Amino acid sequence: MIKVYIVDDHSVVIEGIYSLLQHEKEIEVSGYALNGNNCLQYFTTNKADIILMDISLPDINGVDLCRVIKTTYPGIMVVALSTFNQGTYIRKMMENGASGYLLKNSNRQEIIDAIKTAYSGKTYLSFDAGKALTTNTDIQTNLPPLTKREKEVLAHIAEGLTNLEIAEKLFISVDTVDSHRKNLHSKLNVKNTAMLIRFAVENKLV
Amino acid sequence: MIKVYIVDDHSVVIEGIYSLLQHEKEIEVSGYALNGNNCLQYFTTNKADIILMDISLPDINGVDLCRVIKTTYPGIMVVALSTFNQGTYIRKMMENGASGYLLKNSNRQEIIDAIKTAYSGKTYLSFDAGKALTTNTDIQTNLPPLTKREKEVLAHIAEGLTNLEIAEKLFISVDTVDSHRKNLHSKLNVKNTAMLIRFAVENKLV
DNA sequence: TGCAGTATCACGTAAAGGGGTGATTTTTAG
DNA sequence: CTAAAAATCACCCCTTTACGTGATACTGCA
Repeated sequence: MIKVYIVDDHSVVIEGIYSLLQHEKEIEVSGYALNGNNCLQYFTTNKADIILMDISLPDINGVDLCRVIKTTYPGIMVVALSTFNQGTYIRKMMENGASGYLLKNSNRQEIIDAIKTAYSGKTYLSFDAGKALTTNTDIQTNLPPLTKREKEVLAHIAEGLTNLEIAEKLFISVDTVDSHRKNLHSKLNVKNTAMLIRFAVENKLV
Repeated sequence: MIKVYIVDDHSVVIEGIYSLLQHEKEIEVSGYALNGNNCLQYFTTNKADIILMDISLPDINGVDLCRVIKTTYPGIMVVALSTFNQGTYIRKMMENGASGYLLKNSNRQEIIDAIKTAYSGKTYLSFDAGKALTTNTDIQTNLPPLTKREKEVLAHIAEGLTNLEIAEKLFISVDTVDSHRKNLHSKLNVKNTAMLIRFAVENKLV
Protein backbone atom coordinates (compact mmCIF):
# COMPACT_ATOMS: atom_id res chain seq x y z
CA MET A 1 0.00 0.00 0.00
CA ILE A 2 1.48 3.32 -1.09
CA LYS A 3 0.66 6.11 1.32
CA VAL A 4 0.06 9.38 -0.48
CA TYR A 5 -0.13 12.81 1.12
CA ILE A 6 -1.44 15.85 -0.74
CA VAL A 7 -0.43 19.49 -0.28
CA ASP A 8 -2.49 21.99 -2.19
CA ASP A 9 -4.32 25.12 -1.18
CA HIS A 10 -7.22 24.33 -3.47
CA SER A 11 -9.65 22.02 -1.75
CA VAL A 12 -11.11 20.98 -5.05
CA VAL A 13 -7.78 19.63 -6.18
CA ILE A 14 -7.44 17.58 -3.04
CA GLU A 15 -10.97 16.38 -3.43
CA GLY A 16 -10.37 15.54 -7.08
CA ILE A 17 -7.22 13.56 -6.48
CA TYR A 18 -8.78 11.79 -3.54
CA SER A 19 -11.71 10.77 -5.65
CA LEU A 20 -9.54 9.62 -8.51
CA LEU A 21 -7.48 7.44 -6.20
CA GLN A 22 -10.06 6.05 -3.84
CA HIS A 23 -10.68 2.87 -5.77
CA GLU A 24 -7.03 2.22 -6.35
CA LYS A 25 -6.10 -0.87 -4.37
CA GLU A 26 -2.41 -0.17 -3.97
CA ILE A 27 -2.73 3.50 -3.14
CA GLU A 28 -4.07 5.16 -0.03
CA VAL A 29 -4.44 8.90 0.54
CA SER A 30 -3.30 9.22 4.10
CA GLY A 31 -3.83 12.92 4.57
CA TYR A 32 -3.56 16.36 3.13
CA ALA A 33 -2.60 19.94 3.97
CA LEU A 34 -3.77 23.25 2.59
CA ASN A 35 -0.43 24.93 3.17
CA GLY A 36 3.22 24.26 3.72
CA ASN A 37 3.34 24.66 7.48
CA ASN A 38 0.54 22.20 8.11
CA CYS A 39 2.36 19.78 5.92
CA LEU A 40 5.59 20.12 7.88
CA GLN A 41 3.61 19.82 11.10
CA TYR A 42 2.04 16.59 9.90
CA PHE A 43 5.32 14.93 9.13
CA THR A 44 6.72 15.52 12.58
CA THR A 45 4.40 12.78 13.82
CA ASN A 46 3.27 10.93 10.72
CA LYS A 47 4.72 9.50 7.59
CA ALA A 48 3.91 8.82 3.99
CA ASP A 49 5.59 7.47 0.90
CA ILE A 50 4.65 10.10 -1.61
CA ILE A 51 3.75 13.76 -1.38
CA LEU A 52 1.82 15.34 -4.21
CA MET A 53 2.79 18.94 -3.80
CA ASP A 54 1.38 22.06 -5.40
CA ILE A 55 4.09 24.48 -6.49
CA SER A 56 2.28 27.57 -5.35
CA LEU A 57 1.21 27.54 -1.74
CA PRO A 58 0.00 30.40 0.44
CA ASP A 59 2.83 30.35 2.96
CA ILE A 60 5.87 28.61 1.50
CA ASN A 61 6.60 28.09 -2.14
CA GLY A 62 6.68 24.53 -3.38
CA VAL A 63 10.34 24.59 -4.30
CA ASP A 64 11.41 25.52 -0.78
CA LEU A 65 8.98 23.10 0.83
CA CYS A 66 10.31 20.34 -1.37
CA ARG A 67 13.86 21.08 -0.33
CA VAL A 68 12.95 21.06 3.36
CA ILE A 69 11.06 17.80 3.07
CA LYS A 70 13.77 16.07 1.10
CA THR A 71 16.53 17.11 3.45
CA THR A 72 14.54 16.17 6.54
CA TYR A 73 12.93 13.00 5.22
CA PRO A 74 14.89 11.82 2.19
CA GLY A 75 12.76 8.70 2.02
CA ILE A 76 9.65 10.59 1.06
CA MET A 77 9.19 11.06 -2.64
CA VAL A 78 7.86 14.40 -3.75
CA VAL A 79 5.85 14.78 -6.93
CA ALA A 80 5.24 18.35 -8.00
CA LEU A 81 1.76 19.41 -8.96
CA SER A 82 1.27 22.40 -11.18
CA THR A 83 -1.33 24.07 -13.27
CA PHE A 84 1.12 25.14 -15.90
CA ASN A 85 4.02 23.62 -17.64
CA GLN A 86 6.96 25.81 -16.93
CA GLY A 87 10.42 24.56 -17.68
CA THR A 88 11.81 26.95 -15.11
CA TYR A 89 9.77 25.56 -12.24
CA ILE A 90 10.14 21.98 -13.35
CA ARG A 91 13.88 22.38 -13.31
CA LYS A 92 13.83 24.04 -9.90
CA MET A 93 11.70 21.32 -8.37
CA MET A 94 13.93 18.64 -9.81
CA GLU A 95 17.02 20.41 -8.53
CA ASN A 96 15.47 20.31 -5.09
CA GLY A 97 14.84 16.62 -5.07
CA ALA A 98 11.42 16.13 -6.59
CA SER A 99 10.71 12.74 -8.12
CA GLY A 100 8.24 13.91 -10.67
CA TYR A 101 6.16 16.64 -12.18
CA LEU A 102 2.49 16.33 -12.78
CA LEU A 103 0.06 18.72 -14.38
CA LYS A 104 -3.24 19.28 -12.69
CA ASN A 105 -5.07 18.41 -15.85
CA SER A 106 -3.48 14.99 -15.88
CA ASN A 107 -5.84 12.07 -16.08
CA ARG A 108 -6.29 9.29 -13.55
CA GLN A 109 -3.81 6.96 -15.18
CA GLU A 110 -1.07 9.59 -15.33
CA ILE A 111 -1.45 10.36 -11.65
CA ILE A 112 -1.28 6.70 -10.75
CA ASP A 113 1.73 6.21 -12.99
CA ALA A 114 3.45 9.16 -11.42
CA ILE A 115 2.86 7.85 -7.91
CA LYS A 116 4.03 4.34 -8.73
CA THR A 117 7.06 5.55 -10.62
CA ALA A 118 8.09 7.87 -7.80
CA TYR A 119 7.48 5.09 -5.28
CA SER A 120 9.86 2.83 -7.15
CA GLY A 121 12.49 5.54 -6.84
CA LYS A 122 12.38 6.62 -10.44
CA THR A 123 11.38 9.95 -11.90
CA TYR A 124 8.08 10.61 -13.56
CA LEU A 125 7.53 13.52 -15.88
CA SER A 126 4.32 14.12 -17.72
CA PHE A 127 4.84 14.04 -21.44
CA ASP A 128 4.87 17.77 -22.00
CA ALA A 129 6.94 18.41 -18.91
CA GLY A 130 9.60 16.04 -20.13
CA LYS A 131 9.56 17.75 -23.47
CA ALA A 132 9.86 21.16 -21.84
CA LEU A 133 12.90 19.97 -19.98
CA THR A 134 14.75 18.34 -22.81
CA THR A 135 14.01 20.89 -25.48
CA ASN A 136 14.85 23.62 -23.04
CA THR A 137 11.93 25.45 -24.53
CA ASP A 138 9.13 26.12 -22.16
CA ILE A 139 6.03 24.57 -23.56
CA GLN A 140 3.38 27.10 -24.12
CA THR A 141 0.82 24.46 -24.97
CA ASN A 142 -0.21 24.35 -21.39
CA LEU A 143 -0.24 28.08 -20.99
CA PRO A 144 -3.67 29.46 -21.50
CA PRO A 145 -3.80 31.03 -24.94
CA LEU A 146 -3.51 34.78 -24.74
CA THR A 147 -5.23 36.94 -27.28
CA LYS A 148 -3.35 39.41 -29.45
CA ARG A 149 -4.57 42.32 -27.40
CA GLU A 150 -3.68 40.67 -24.13
CA LYS A 151 -0.16 40.09 -25.35
CA GLU A 152 0.14 43.70 -26.43
CA VAL A 153 -1.08 44.94 -23.09
CA LEU A 154 1.21 42.55 -21.27
CA ALA A 155 4.18 43.73 -23.28
CA HIS A 156 3.42 47.32 -22.41
CA ILE A 157 2.95 46.54 -18.74
CA ALA A 158 6.33 44.87 -18.82
CA GLU A 159 7.80 48.05 -20.26
CA GLY A 160 6.60 49.80 -17.15
CA LEU A 161 3.70 51.71 -18.66
CA THR A 162 0.64 52.46 -16.57
CA ASN A 163 -2.86 51.56 -17.68
CA LEU A 164 -3.40 55.15 -18.74
CA GLU A 165 -0.26 55.23 -20.85
CA ILE A 166 -1.14 51.93 -22.45
CA ALA A 167 -4.63 53.19 -23.19
CA GLU A 168 -3.22 56.24 -24.95
CA LYS A 169 -0.75 54.18 -26.90
CA LEU A 170 -3.37 51.73 -28.10
CA PHE A 171 -6.09 54.33 -28.53
CA ILE A 172 -8.49 52.57 -26.21
CA SER A 173 -10.02 53.35 -22.84
CA VAL A 174 -8.27 52.74 -19.54
CA ASP A 175 -11.17 50.51 -18.59
CA THR A 176 -10.44 48.31 -21.54
CA VAL A 177 -6.80 48.05 -20.60
CA ASP A 178 -7.94 47.20 -17.12
CA SER A 179 -10.17 44.48 -18.52
CA HIS A 180 -7.33 42.92 -20.43
CA ARG A 181 -5.22 43.12 -17.33
CA LYS A 182 -7.85 41.32 -15.30
CA ASN A 183 -8.13 38.64 -17.92
CA LEU A 184 -4.37 38.17 -17.86
CA HIS A 185 -4.54 37.80 -14.11
CA SER A 186 -7.15 35.12 -14.19
CA LYS A 187 -5.70 33.30 -17.19
CA LEU A 188 -2.21 33.21 -15.73
CA ASN A 189 -3.41 32.69 -12.22
CA VAL A 190 -1.63 35.64 -10.69
CA LYS A 191 -2.91 38.31 -8.38
CA ASN A 192 -0.75 41.34 -8.96
CA THR A 193 1.66 43.03 -11.31
CA ALA A 194 4.76 41.54 -9.73
CA MET A 195 3.59 37.96 -10.28
CA LEU A 196 2.32 38.81 -13.73
CA ILE A 197 5.62 40.22 -14.92
CA ARG A 198 7.65 37.50 -13.30
CA PHE A 199 5.56 34.87 -14.96
CA ALA A 200 5.75 36.65 -18.28
CA VAL A 201 9.51 37.08 -18.23
CA GLU A 202 10.17 33.54 -17.06
CA ASN A 203 7.97 32.23 -19.82
CA LYS A 204 9.49 34.47 -22.41
CA LEU A 205 6.11 36.04 -23.05
CA VAL A 206 7.93 39.33 -23.15
CA MET B 1 34.15 65.52 -39.58
CA ILE B 2 31.92 62.97 -37.93
CA LYS B 3 28.46 64.32 -37.24
CA VAL B 4 27.07 63.00 -33.98
CA TYR B 5 23.49 63.24 -32.82
CA ILE B 6 22.44 62.53 -29.23
CA VAL B 7 19.13 61.12 -27.99
CA ASP B 8 18.68 61.09 -24.26
CA ASP B 9 15.98 62.36 -21.98
CA HIS B 10 18.50 63.57 -19.44
CA SER B 11 19.74 67.00 -20.35
CA VAL B 12 22.79 66.57 -18.19
CA VAL B 13 23.90 63.60 -20.24
CA ILE B 14 23.57 65.57 -23.44
CA GLU B 15 25.40 68.44 -21.85
CA GLY B 16 28.11 66.13 -20.58
CA ILE B 17 28.73 64.44 -23.89
CA TYR B 18 28.65 67.72 -25.69
CA SER B 19 31.26 69.12 -23.37
CA LEU B 20 33.44 66.04 -23.65
CA LEU B 21 33.39 66.22 -27.42
CA GLN B 22 33.57 69.93 -28.08
CA HIS B 23 37.33 70.08 -28.42
CA GLU B 24 37.49 67.01 -30.58
CA LYS B 25 38.56 68.12 -34.03
CA GLU B 26 37.10 65.25 -36.00
CA ILE B 27 33.78 65.12 -34.20
CA GLU B 28 30.88 67.53 -34.24
CA VAL B 29 27.70 67.26 -32.22
CA SER B 30 25.11 68.28 -34.76
CA GLY B 31 22.04 68.09 -32.59
CA TYR B 32 20.14 66.26 -29.94
CA ALA B 33 16.66 65.11 -28.92
CA LEU B 34 15.12 64.47 -25.55
CA ASN B 35 12.82 61.77 -26.85
CA GLY B 36 12.35 59.33 -29.69
CA ASN B 37 9.79 61.26 -31.68
CA ASN B 38 11.84 64.41 -31.83
CA CYS B 39 14.70 62.32 -33.02
CA LEU B 40 12.66 60.77 -35.82
CA GLN B 41 11.37 64.22 -36.68
CA TYR B 42 14.89 65.56 -36.95
CA PHE B 43 16.03 62.92 -39.36
CA THR B 44 13.26 63.60 -41.83
CA THR B 45 15.10 66.79 -42.77
CA ASN B 46 18.60 66.37 -41.39
CA LYS B 47 21.31 63.81 -41.26
CA ALA B 48 24.13 62.59 -39.08
CA ASP B 49 26.72 59.85 -39.06
CA ILE B 50 26.34 58.56 -35.56
CA ILE B 51 23.49 58.56 -33.07
CA LEU B 52 24.30 58.11 -29.41
CA MET B 53 21.03 56.74 -28.15
CA ASP B 54 19.82 56.20 -24.62
CA ILE B 55 18.05 52.89 -24.18
CA SER B 56 15.30 54.22 -22.00
CA LEU B 57 13.36 57.08 -23.47
CA PRO B 58 10.07 58.58 -22.38
CA ASP B 59 8.09 57.77 -25.51
CA ILE B 60 9.76 54.96 -27.45
CA ASN B 61 12.19 52.48 -26.04
CA GLY B 62 15.69 52.55 -27.45
CA VAL B 63 15.52 49.11 -28.98
CA ASP B 64 12.51 50.02 -31.10
CA LEU B 65 13.89 53.41 -32.01
CA CYS B 66 17.11 51.80 -33.09
CA ARG B 67 15.26 49.38 -35.31
CA VAL B 68 13.25 52.18 -36.93
CA ILE B 69 16.33 54.29 -37.55
CA LYS B 70 18.34 51.42 -38.97
CA THR B 71 15.59 50.31 -41.32
CA THR B 72 14.87 53.85 -42.48
CA TYR B 73 18.44 55.15 -42.60
CA PRO B 74 20.79 52.16 -42.68
CA GLY B 75 23.75 54.50 -43.15
CA ILE B 76 23.41 55.98 -39.71
CA MET B 77 25.33 54.14 -37.04
CA VAL B 78 23.63 53.80 -33.72
CA VAL B 79 25.59 53.52 -30.50
CA ALA B 80 23.53 52.55 -27.47
CA LEU B 81 23.93 54.51 -24.28
CA SER B 82 22.98 52.94 -21.01
CA THR B 83 23.37 53.42 -17.32
CA PHE B 84 23.65 49.74 -16.60
CA ASN B 85 25.35 46.83 -18.15
CA GLN B 86 22.69 44.33 -19.01
CA GLY B 87 23.48 41.50 -21.35
CA THR B 88 19.83 41.28 -22.25
CA TYR B 89 19.58 44.84 -23.50
CA ILE B 90 22.96 44.80 -25.13
CA ARG B 91 21.93 41.76 -27.11
CA LYS B 92 18.63 43.33 -28.09
CA MET B 93 20.25 46.51 -29.28
CA MET B 94 22.77 44.57 -31.29
CA GLU B 95 20.06 42.42 -32.81
CA ASN B 96 18.38 45.60 -33.94
CA GLY B 97 21.36 47.00 -35.70
CA ALA B 98 23.30 48.98 -33.14
CA SER B 99 26.99 49.47 -33.79
CA GLY B 100 28.02 49.70 -30.20
CA TYR B 101 27.17 49.85 -26.56
CA LEU B 102 28.46 52.51 -24.26
CA LEU B 103 27.99 52.96 -20.56
CA LYS B 104 27.16 56.40 -19.29
CA ASN B 105 30.07 56.26 -16.92
CA SER B 106 32.48 55.81 -19.82
CA ASN B 107 35.32 58.28 -19.99
CA ARG B 108 36.07 60.69 -22.79
CA GLN B 109 38.39 58.36 -24.64
CA GLU B 110 35.93 55.50 -24.62
CA ILE B 111 33.21 57.68 -26.05
CA ILE B 112 35.51 58.92 -28.79
CA ASP B 113 36.66 55.40 -29.53
CA ALA B 114 33.09 54.22 -29.73
CA ILE B 115 32.16 56.97 -32.17
CA LYS B 116 35.16 56.41 -34.39
CA THR B 117 34.78 52.65 -34.35
CA ALA B 118 31.09 52.88 -35.24
CA TYR B 119 31.89 55.44 -37.95
CA SER B 120 34.29 53.03 -39.54
CA GLY B 121 31.51 50.48 -39.70
CA LYS B 122 32.83 48.29 -36.93
CA THR B 123 31.28 47.46 -33.60
CA TYR B 124 32.36 49.01 -30.34
CA LEU B 125 31.56 47.44 -27.02
CA SER B 126 32.79 48.80 -23.75
CA PHE B 127 34.98 46.31 -21.95
CA ASP B 128 32.36 45.10 -19.51
CA ALA B 129 29.66 45.04 -22.14
CA GLY B 130 31.75 42.81 -24.30
CA LYS B 131 32.38 40.56 -21.36
CA ALA B 132 28.68 40.44 -20.51
CA LEU B 133 27.93 39.35 -24.05
CA THR B 134 30.51 36.68 -24.42
CA THR B 135 30.28 35.18 -20.99
CA ASN B 136 26.53 35.25 -21.32
CA THR B 137 26.51 36.30 -17.71
CA ASP B 138 25.09 39.70 -17.06
CA ILE B 139 27.68 41.71 -15.30
CA GLN B 140 26.50 42.84 -11.95
CA THR B 141 29.53 45.03 -11.45
CA ASN B 142 27.62 47.86 -12.96
CA LEU B 143 24.47 47.18 -11.07
CA PRO B 144 24.19 49.31 -7.97
CA PRO B 145 24.92 47.16 -4.94
CA LEU B 146 21.75 46.12 -3.16
CA THR B 147 21.77 45.66 0.57
CA LYS B 148 20.76 42.41 2.22
CA ARG B 149 17.43 43.81 3.24
CA GLU B 150 16.71 45.21 -0.18
CA LYS B 151 17.36 41.84 -1.75
CA GLU B 152 15.04 40.16 0.73
CA VAL B 153 12.29 42.65 0.04
CA LEU B 154 12.83 42.35 -3.68
CA ALA B 155 12.60 38.57 -3.50
CA HIS B 156 9.32 38.80 -1.66
CA ILE B 157 7.90 41.33 -4.06
CA ALA B 158 8.78 38.96 -6.86
CA GLU B 159 6.83 36.25 -5.07
CA GLY B 160 3.81 38.47 -5.34
CA LEU B 161 3.59 39.57 -1.73
CA THR B 162 2.25 43.01 -0.84
CA ASN B 163 4.14 45.42 1.38
CA LEU B 164 1.93 44.43 4.28
CA GLU B 165 2.62 40.74 3.82
CA ILE B 166 6.32 41.36 3.50
CA ALA B 167 6.26 43.48 6.65
CA GLU B 168 4.63 40.65 8.57
CA LYS B 169 7.05 38.12 7.22
CA LEU B 170 10.10 40.18 8.14
CA PHE B 171 8.66 41.54 11.40
CA ILE B 172 9.08 45.14 10.34
CA SER B 173 6.72 47.99 9.58
CA VAL B 174 5.05 48.51 6.22
CA ASP B 175 6.71 51.89 6.09
CA THR B 176 10.08 50.26 6.27
CA VAL B 177 9.21 47.90 3.46
CA ASP B 178 8.07 50.92 1.53
CA SER B 179 11.39 52.59 2.18
CA HIS B 180 13.32 49.63 0.84
CA ARG B 181 11.05 49.60 -2.14
CA LYS B 182 11.74 53.26 -2.82
CA ASN B 183 15.44 52.63 -2.57
CA LEU B 184 15.19 49.74 -5.00
CA HIS B 185 13.34 51.99 -7.41
CA SER B 186 15.95 54.69 -7.33
CA LYS B 187 18.92 52.33 -7.32
CA LEU B 188 17.62 50.34 -10.24
CA ASN B 189 16.18 53.32 -11.97
CA VAL B 190 12.66 51.99 -12.32
CA LYS B 191 9.37 53.63 -11.52
CA ASN B 192 6.94 50.85 -10.77
CA THR B 193 6.58 47.23 -9.79
CA ALA B 194 6.45 45.95 -13.33
CA MET B 195 9.81 47.44 -14.28
CA LEU B 196 11.31 46.38 -10.98
CA ILE B 197 10.36 42.74 -11.38
CA ARG B 198 11.31 42.63 -15.00
CA PHE B 199 14.71 44.05 -14.22
CA ALA B 200 15.15 41.66 -11.32
CA VAL B 201 14.22 38.58 -13.28
CA GLU B 202 16.27 39.52 -16.32
CA ASN B 203 19.26 40.11 -14.09
CA LYS B 204 18.72 36.96 -12.15
CA LEU B 205 18.37 38.97 -8.96
CA VAL B 206 15.52 36.66 -8.11
C1' DT C 1 35.54 59.19 17.15
C1' DG C 2 32.86 60.55 13.62
C1' DC C 3 30.76 59.89 9.30
C1' DA C 4 28.42 57.25 5.78
C1' DG C 5 25.41 53.88 4.89
C1' DT C 6 21.83 50.91 6.46
C1' DA C 7 17.63 49.98 8.71
C1' DT C 8 14.01 51.49 10.95
C1' DC C 9 9.39 54.05 11.41
C1' DA C 10 5.88 57.79 10.35
C1' DC C 11 2.59 60.59 7.90
C1' DG C 12 0.37 62.50 4.14
C1' DT C 13 -1.32 62.87 -0.64
C1' DA C 14 -1.97 61.26 -5.09
C1' DA C 15 -1.89 57.81 -8.43
C1' DA C 16 -2.38 53.19 -9.87
C1' DG C 17 -3.98 48.65 -9.45
C1' DG C 18 -7.28 44.84 -7.99
C1' DG C 19 -11.91 42.82 -8.01
C1' DG C 20 -16.59 42.54 -9.28
C1' DT C 21 -20.41 42.97 -12.61
C1' DG C 22 -22.47 43.97 -16.64
C1' DA C 23 -23.09 45.41 -21.26
C1' DT C 24 -22.29 46.39 -26.34
C1' DT C 25 -19.91 45.86 -30.50
C1' DT C 26 -16.50 43.47 -33.64
C1' DT C 27 -14.19 39.65 -35.24
C1' DT C 28 -13.59 35.19 -36.19
C1' DA C 29 -14.45 30.62 -37.18
C1' DG C 30 -17.69 26.89 -38.15
C1' DC D 1 -25.35 33.15 -41.44
C1' DT D 2 -24.71 32.43 -36.72
C1' DA D 3 -22.67 31.34 -32.44
C1' DA D 4 -18.55 31.99 -29.87
C1' DA D 5 -14.66 34.59 -28.77
C1' DA D 6 -12.50 38.91 -28.45
C1' DA D 7 -12.47 43.69 -27.75
C1' DT D 8 -14.54 47.43 -26.17
C1' DC D 9 -16.37 50.58 -22.39
C1' DA D 10 -18.41 51.83 -17.80
C1' DC D 11 -18.86 52.16 -12.67
C1' DC D 12 -17.98 51.19 -8.01
C1' DC D 13 -15.24 50.40 -4.02
C1' DC D 14 -11.33 49.40 -1.85
C1' DT D 15 -6.37 48.23 -1.44
C1' DT D 16 -1.86 48.92 -2.75
C1' DT D 17 1.84 51.65 -4.61
C1' DA D 18 4.20 55.78 -5.51
C1' DC D 19 6.45 59.78 -3.91
C1' DG D 20 7.92 63.23 -0.70
C1' DT D 21 9.84 64.48 3.55
C1' DG D 22 11.79 63.82 7.69
C1' DA D 23 13.45 61.54 11.77
C1' DT D 24 16.01 58.16 14.82
C1' DA D 25 19.08 54.40 15.84
C1' DC D 26 22.67 51.02 14.70
C1' DT D 27 26.86 49.64 12.44
C1' DG D 28 31.11 49.36 10.29
C1' DC D 29 34.99 51.63 8.74
C1' DA D 30 38.49 55.22 8.06
